[in-house]
Amino acid sequence: MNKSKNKNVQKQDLSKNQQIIFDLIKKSNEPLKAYSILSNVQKKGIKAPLQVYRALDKLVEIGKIHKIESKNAFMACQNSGCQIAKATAFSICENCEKVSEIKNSKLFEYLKGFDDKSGMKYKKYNLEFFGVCNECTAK
Amino acid sequence: MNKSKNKNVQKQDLSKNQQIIFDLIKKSNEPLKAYSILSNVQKKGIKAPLQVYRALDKLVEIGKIHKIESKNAFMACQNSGCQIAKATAFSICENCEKVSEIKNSKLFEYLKGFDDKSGMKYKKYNLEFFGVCNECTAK
DNA sequence: AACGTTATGTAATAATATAACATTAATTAG
DNA sequence: CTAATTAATGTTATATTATTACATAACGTT
Repeated sequence: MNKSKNKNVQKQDLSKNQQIIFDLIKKSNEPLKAYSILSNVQKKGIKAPLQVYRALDKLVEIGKIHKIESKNAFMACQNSGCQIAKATAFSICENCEKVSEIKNSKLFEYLKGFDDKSGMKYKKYNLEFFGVCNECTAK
Repeated sequence: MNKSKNKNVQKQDLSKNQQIIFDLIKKSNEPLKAYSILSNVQKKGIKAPLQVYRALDKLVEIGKIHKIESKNAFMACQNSGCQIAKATAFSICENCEKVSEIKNSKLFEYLKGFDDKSGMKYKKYNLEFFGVCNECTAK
Protein backbone atom coordinates (compact mmCIF):
# COMPACT_ATOMS: atom_id res chain seq x y z
CA MET A 1 0.00 0.00 0.00
CA ASN A 2 0.85 3.63 -0.12
CA LYS A 3 1.95 3.24 -3.69
CA SER A 4 1.05 6.83 -4.33
CA LYS A 5 3.71 8.04 -1.98
CA ASN A 6 5.64 10.91 -3.54
CA LYS A 7 3.50 10.86 -6.60
CA ASN A 8 2.74 14.54 -6.75
CA VAL A 9 5.70 15.74 -4.86
CA GLN A 10 7.50 18.54 -6.61
CA LYS A 11 10.53 18.33 -4.45
CA GLN A 12 13.06 16.41 -6.34
CA ASP A 13 14.32 13.29 -4.65
CA LEU A 14 17.95 13.13 -3.87
CA SER A 15 19.99 10.01 -4.29
CA LYS A 16 21.49 8.32 -1.27
CA ASN A 17 24.85 10.04 -1.36
CA GLN A 18 23.32 13.37 -2.28
CA GLN A 19 20.93 13.13 0.66
CA ILE A 20 23.65 12.21 3.14
CA ILE A 21 25.82 15.08 2.04
CA PHE A 22 22.99 17.57 1.82
CA ASP A 23 21.83 16.68 5.34
CA LEU A 24 25.32 17.29 6.66
CA ILE A 25 25.68 20.64 4.93
CA LYS A 26 22.22 21.73 5.99
CA LYS A 27 22.91 21.01 9.64
CA SER A 28 26.14 22.97 9.59
CA ASN A 29 26.19 26.60 10.57
CA GLU A 30 29.24 27.29 8.49
CA PRO A 31 30.34 26.46 4.96
CA LEU A 32 31.89 23.03 4.72
CA LYS A 33 34.84 22.01 2.64
CA ALA A 34 34.82 18.90 0.50
CA TYR A 35 37.37 16.95 2.48
CA SER A 36 35.80 17.91 5.75
CA ILE A 37 32.52 16.59 4.37
CA LEU A 38 34.31 13.44 3.32
CA SER A 39 35.67 12.76 6.78
CA ASN A 40 32.22 13.37 8.24
CA VAL A 41 30.45 10.90 6.01
CA GLN A 42 32.94 8.10 5.94
CA LYS A 43 31.02 6.35 8.66
CA LYS A 44 28.07 6.34 6.28
CA GLY A 45 30.00 4.52 3.62
CA ILE A 46 31.18 7.36 1.42
CA LYS A 47 34.84 6.64 1.05
CA ALA A 48 36.28 8.64 -1.80
CA PRO A 49 36.61 12.33 -2.70
CA LEU A 50 34.94 11.78 -6.01
CA GLN A 51 31.78 10.55 -4.35
CA VAL A 52 31.65 13.80 -2.45
CA TYR A 53 32.41 15.99 -5.43
CA ARG A 54 29.79 14.30 -7.54
CA ALA A 55 27.12 14.86 -4.94
CA LEU A 56 28.25 18.45 -4.46
CA ASP A 57 28.14 19.11 -8.19
CA LYS A 58 24.61 17.85 -8.39
CA LEU A 59 23.44 19.74 -5.32
CA VAL A 60 24.92 22.93 -6.68
CA GLU A 61 23.31 22.31 -10.05
CA ILE A 62 19.85 21.95 -8.56
CA GLY A 63 20.36 24.88 -6.22
CA LYS A 64 20.19 23.08 -2.88
CA ILE A 65 23.62 24.29 -1.96
CA HIS A 66 25.99 27.02 -3.12
CA LYS A 67 29.72 27.11 -3.44
CA ILE A 68 31.48 29.99 -1.74
CA GLU A 69 34.16 30.48 -4.34
CA SER A 70 36.53 32.49 -2.23
CA LYS A 71 36.57 29.74 0.37
CA ASN A 72 36.14 26.58 -1.67
CA ALA A 73 33.35 25.67 0.67
CA PHE A 74 29.69 24.79 0.42
CA MET A 75 26.60 25.87 2.28
CA ALA A 76 22.91 25.10 2.03
CA CYS A 77 20.78 27.58 0.14
CA GLN A 78 18.95 29.84 2.56
CA ASN A 79 16.44 31.20 0.10
CA SER A 80 12.92 30.00 -0.21
CA GLY A 81 12.75 27.02 -2.43
CA CYS A 82 16.25 27.59 -3.63
CA GLN A 83 14.81 29.28 -6.67
CA ILE A 84 17.63 31.65 -7.23
CA ALA A 85 20.53 29.30 -7.57
CA LYS A 86 21.68 31.34 -10.50
CA ALA A 87 21.75 34.56 -8.58
CA THR A 88 23.77 34.28 -5.42
CA ALA A 89 25.12 36.84 -2.98
CA PHE A 90 26.98 36.34 0.25
CA SER A 91 28.43 38.38 3.02
CA ILE A 92 31.64 37.11 4.52
CA CYS A 93 33.19 38.31 7.74
CA GLU A 94 36.92 38.56 7.37
CA ASN A 95 37.34 38.24 11.09
CA CYS A 96 35.17 35.35 12.24
CA GLU A 97 34.69 33.83 8.80
CA LYS A 98 30.94 33.77 9.16
CA VAL A 99 29.17 33.55 5.83
CA SER A 100 25.55 34.50 5.23
CA GLU A 101 23.48 34.35 2.14
CA ILE A 102 22.11 37.76 1.32
CA LYS A 103 18.39 37.96 0.72
CA ASN A 104 17.66 41.30 -0.76
CA SER A 105 15.19 41.51 -3.56
CA LYS A 106 16.34 44.96 -4.65
CA LEU A 107 19.88 43.78 -5.04
CA PHE A 108 18.60 40.71 -6.82
CA GLU A 109 16.51 42.78 -9.21
CA TYR A 110 19.29 45.23 -9.83
CA LEU A 111 21.77 42.58 -10.76
CA LYS A 112 19.28 40.53 -12.71
CA GLY A 113 18.67 43.52 -14.90
CA PHE A 114 22.27 44.57 -15.15
CA ASP A 115 23.39 45.11 -18.67
CA ASP A 116 26.67 46.62 -19.73
CA LYS A 117 27.52 47.65 -23.24
CA SER A 118 29.26 44.42 -24.09
CA GLY A 119 26.04 42.93 -25.38
CA MET A 120 26.65 39.88 -23.29
CA LYS A 121 23.60 38.05 -22.01
CA TYR A 122 23.99 37.22 -18.35
CA LYS A 123 22.44 34.05 -17.07
CA LYS A 124 24.01 33.84 -13.68
CA TYR A 125 26.01 35.78 -11.17
CA ASN A 126 27.80 35.33 -7.92
CA LEU A 127 28.58 38.17 -5.56
CA GLU A 128 30.69 38.01 -2.44
CA PHE A 129 30.91 40.92 -0.01
CA PHE A 130 33.70 41.06 2.55
CA GLY A 131 33.78 43.03 5.74
CA VAL A 132 33.49 42.78 9.47
CA CYS A 133 30.26 41.55 10.94
CA ASN A 134 28.27 43.08 13.77
CA GLU A 135 29.51 40.75 16.46
CA CYS A 136 33.13 41.23 15.49
CA THR A 137 32.77 45.00 15.26
CA ALA A 138 31.31 45.09 18.76
CA LYS A 139 34.33 43.39 20.27
CA MET B 1 73.65 61.39 -10.24
CA ASN B 2 69.98 61.12 -10.76
CA LYS B 3 69.61 60.46 -7.08
CA SER B 4 66.13 61.93 -7.22
CA LYS B 5 64.93 59.12 -9.40
CA ASN B 6 61.59 57.81 -8.17
CA LYS B 7 61.44 60.37 -5.43
CA ASN B 8 57.96 61.63 -6.06
CA VAL B 9 56.73 58.70 -7.97
CA GLN B 10 53.45 57.40 -6.68
CA LYS B 11 53.65 54.25 -8.65
CA GLN B 12 55.00 51.64 -6.37
CA ASP B 13 58.01 49.72 -7.60
CA LEU B 14 57.66 46.05 -7.98
CA SER B 15 60.33 43.61 -6.96
CA LYS B 16 62.05 41.46 -9.53
CA ASN B 17 59.76 38.45 -9.30
CA GLN B 18 56.68 40.60 -8.99
CA GLN B 19 57.64 42.51 -12.12
CA ILE B 20 58.34 39.38 -14.13
CA ILE B 21 55.03 37.87 -13.18
CA PHE B 22 53.07 41.08 -13.61
CA ASP B 23 54.55 41.59 -17.09
CA LEU B 24 53.49 38.11 -18.09
CA ILE B 25 49.95 38.52 -16.78
CA LYS B 26 49.61 41.94 -18.37
CA LYS B 27 50.61 40.66 -21.79
CA SER B 28 48.12 37.85 -21.64
CA ASN B 29 44.66 38.24 -23.09
CA GLU B 30 43.22 35.65 -20.78
CA PRO B 31 43.43 34.92 -17.08
CA LEU B 32 46.50 32.87 -16.20
CA LYS B 33 46.75 30.10 -13.68
CA ALA B 34 49.53 29.90 -11.18
CA TYR B 35 51.24 26.83 -12.56
CA SER B 36 50.93 28.09 -16.09
CA ILE B 37 52.63 31.26 -14.93
CA LEU B 38 55.29 29.14 -13.30
CA SER B 39 56.10 27.25 -16.45
CA ASN B 40 56.26 30.51 -18.35
CA VAL B 41 58.74 32.15 -16.05
CA GLN B 42 61.04 29.26 -15.33
CA LYS B 43 63.41 30.50 -17.98
CA LYS B 44 63.66 33.69 -15.97
CA GLY B 45 64.78 31.87 -12.87
CA ILE B 46 61.55 31.48 -10.97
CA LYS B 47 61.58 27.84 -10.10
CA ALA B 48 59.05 27.13 -7.38
CA PRO B 49 55.29 27.54 -6.94
CA LEU B 50 55.77 29.52 -3.81
CA GLN B 51 57.71 32.18 -5.65
CA VAL B 52 54.75 32.57 -7.96
CA TYR B 53 52.14 32.58 -5.23
CA ARG B 54 54.05 35.15 -3.21
CA ALA B 55 54.25 37.49 -6.14
CA LEU B 56 50.59 36.90 -6.97
CA ASP B 57 49.54 37.62 -3.39
CA LYS B 58 51.38 40.89 -3.42
CA LEU B 59 50.08 41.93 -6.83
CA VAL B 60 46.53 41.18 -5.74
CA GLU B 61 47.06 43.09 -2.52
CA ILE B 62 48.19 46.23 -4.32
CA GLY B 63 45.50 45.89 -6.96
CA LYS B 64 47.66 45.34 -10.03
CA ILE B 65 45.97 42.05 -10.70
CA HIS B 66 42.76 40.34 -9.68
CA LYS B 67 41.97 36.74 -8.97
CA ILE B 68 39.03 35.26 -10.83
CA GLU B 69 37.79 33.07 -8.03
CA SER B 70 35.64 30.79 -10.12
CA LYS B 71 38.63 29.96 -12.30
CA ASN B 72 41.55 30.15 -9.92
CA ALA B 73 43.20 32.41 -12.42
CA PHE B 74 44.68 35.88 -12.45
CA MET B 75 44.38 38.83 -14.78
CA ALA B 76 45.76 42.35 -14.83
CA CYS B 77 43.50 45.08 -13.55
CA GLN B 78 41.89 46.92 -16.44
CA ASN B 79 40.71 49.90 -14.46
CA SER B 80 42.46 53.21 -14.39
CA GLY B 81 45.18 53.21 -11.84
CA CYS B 82 43.86 50.04 -10.32
CA GLN B 83 42.12 52.14 -7.73
CA ILE B 84 39.25 49.83 -7.18
CA ALA B 85 40.99 46.65 -6.23
CA LYS B 86 38.46 46.23 -3.49
CA ALA B 87 35.52 46.43 -5.81
CA THR B 88 35.78 44.00 -8.64
CA ALA B 89 33.33 42.77 -11.22
CA PHE B 90 33.84 40.44 -14.13
CA SER B 91 31.92 38.98 -16.99
CA ILE B 92 32.74 35.44 -17.93
CA CYS B 93 31.67 33.68 -21.08
CA GLU B 94 30.72 30.12 -20.32
CA ASN B 95 31.37 29.15 -23.89
CA CYS B 96 34.72 30.65 -24.88
CA GLU B 97 35.91 31.34 -21.36
CA LYS B 98 36.66 34.94 -22.11
CA VAL B 99 36.82 37.08 -19.01
CA SER B 100 36.46 40.86 -18.96
CA GLU B 101 36.62 43.28 -16.12
CA ILE B 102 33.44 45.29 -15.94
CA LYS B 103 33.83 49.04 -15.78
CA ASN B 104 30.52 50.50 -14.86
CA SER B 105 30.44 53.32 -12.42
CA LYS B 106 26.75 52.92 -11.67
CA LEU B 107 27.23 49.31 -10.72
CA PHE B 108 30.25 50.31 -8.71
CA GLU B 109 28.33 53.01 -6.87
CA TYR B 110 25.38 50.77 -6.28
CA LEU B 111 27.41 48.02 -4.72
CA LYS B 112 29.64 50.39 -2.82
CA GLY B 113 26.58 51.77 -1.13
CA PHE B 114 24.89 48.47 -0.62
CA ASP B 115 23.77 47.92 2.91
CA ASP B 116 21.60 45.12 4.13
CA LYS B 117 20.03 44.88 7.54
CA SER B 118 22.78 42.78 9.00
CA GLY B 119 24.68 45.85 10.11
CA MET B 120 27.78 44.50 8.53
CA LYS B 121 30.26 47.00 7.16
CA TYR B 122 31.41 46.00 3.73
CA LYS B 123 34.93 46.82 2.70
CA LYS B 124 35.23 44.79 -0.41
CA TYR B 125 33.27 42.84 -2.94
CA ASN B 126 33.76 40.57 -5.87
CA LEU B 127 31.11 39.96 -8.49
CA GLU B 128 31.24 37.45 -11.30
CA PHE B 129 28.64 37.38 -14.06
CA PHE B 130 28.30 34.33 -16.29
CA GLY B 131 26.72 34.13 -19.67
CA VAL B 132 27.45 33.87 -23.34
CA CYS B 133 29.39 36.65 -25.01
CA ASN B 134 28.56 38.45 -28.22
CA GLU B 135 30.93 36.50 -30.40
CA CYS B 136 29.69 33.17 -29.11
CA THR B 137 26.05 34.17 -29.44
CA ALA B 138 26.62 35.13 -33.06
CA LYS B 139 27.91 31.69 -33.96
C1' DA C 1 76.42 49.65 11.56
C1' DA C 2 72.39 47.66 13.60
C1' DC C 3 67.67 46.95 13.16
C1' DG C 4 63.27 45.78 11.28
C1' DT C 5 60.93 44.70 7.14
C1' DT C 6 60.31 42.85 2.67
C1' DA C 7 61.67 39.71 -0.76
C1' DT C 8 63.90 35.50 -2.21
C1' DG C 9 65.34 30.43 -2.54
C1' DT C 10 64.39 25.58 -1.76
C1' DA C 11 62.30 21.28 -0.32
C1' DA C 12 58.57 19.05 1.25
C1' DT C 13 53.82 18.42 1.70
C1' DA C 14 48.91 19.75 2.30
C1' DA C 15 44.53 20.68 0.25
C1' DT C 16 41.50 20.72 -3.63
C1' DA C 17 39.73 18.43 -7.67
C1' DT C 18 39.43 15.33 -11.76
C1' DA C 19 40.37 11.24 -15.10
C1' DA C 20 39.53 6.70 -16.19
C1' DC C 21 37.27 2.63 -15.83
C1' DA C 22 33.91 -0.81 -14.01
C1' DT C 23 29.39 -1.65 -12.09
C1' DT C 24 24.64 -0.96 -10.44
C1' DA C 25 20.15 1.44 -10.04
C1' DA C 26 16.42 4.16 -11.93
C1' DT C 27 13.74 5.90 -15.93
C1' DT C 28 11.57 5.65 -20.05
C1' DA C 29 10.56 4.02 -24.84
C1' DG C 30 9.02 0.32 -27.67
C1' DC D 1 7.54 -6.34 -19.60
C1' DT D 2 12.04 -5.86 -21.37
C1' DA D 3 15.55 -3.41 -23.90
C1' DA D 4 17.66 0.84 -24.07
C1' DT D 5 19.18 4.89 -21.96
C1' DT D 6 20.44 7.83 -18.38
C1' DA D 7 21.83 8.75 -13.67
C1' DA D 8 24.29 7.30 -9.77
C1' DT D 9 27.80 4.60 -7.49
C1' DG D 10 32.41 2.42 -6.33
C1' DT D 11 37.40 2.44 -6.65
C1' DT D 12 42.13 3.56 -7.85
C1' DA D 13 45.15 6.66 -9.35
C1' DT D 14 46.57 11.12 -10.42
C1' DA D 15 46.29 16.07 -11.56
C1' DT D 16 45.97 20.69 -9.91
C1' DT D 17 46.13 24.31 -6.59
C1' DA D 18 48.21 26.15 -2.51
C1' DT D 19 50.83 26.35 1.93
C1' DT D 20 54.35 25.18 5.81
C1' DA D 21 58.76 25.45 7.33
C1' DC D 22 63.16 26.97 7.29
C1' DA D 23 67.26 29.50 5.55
C1' DT D 24 69.26 33.51 3.20
C1' DA D 25 69.57 37.98 0.94
C1' DA D 26 68.20 42.85 -0.15
C1' DC D 27 66.29 47.11 1.27
C1' DG D 28 65.07 51.13 4.17
C1' DT D 29 65.50 53.47 8.28
C1' DT D 30 67.61 55.48 12.15
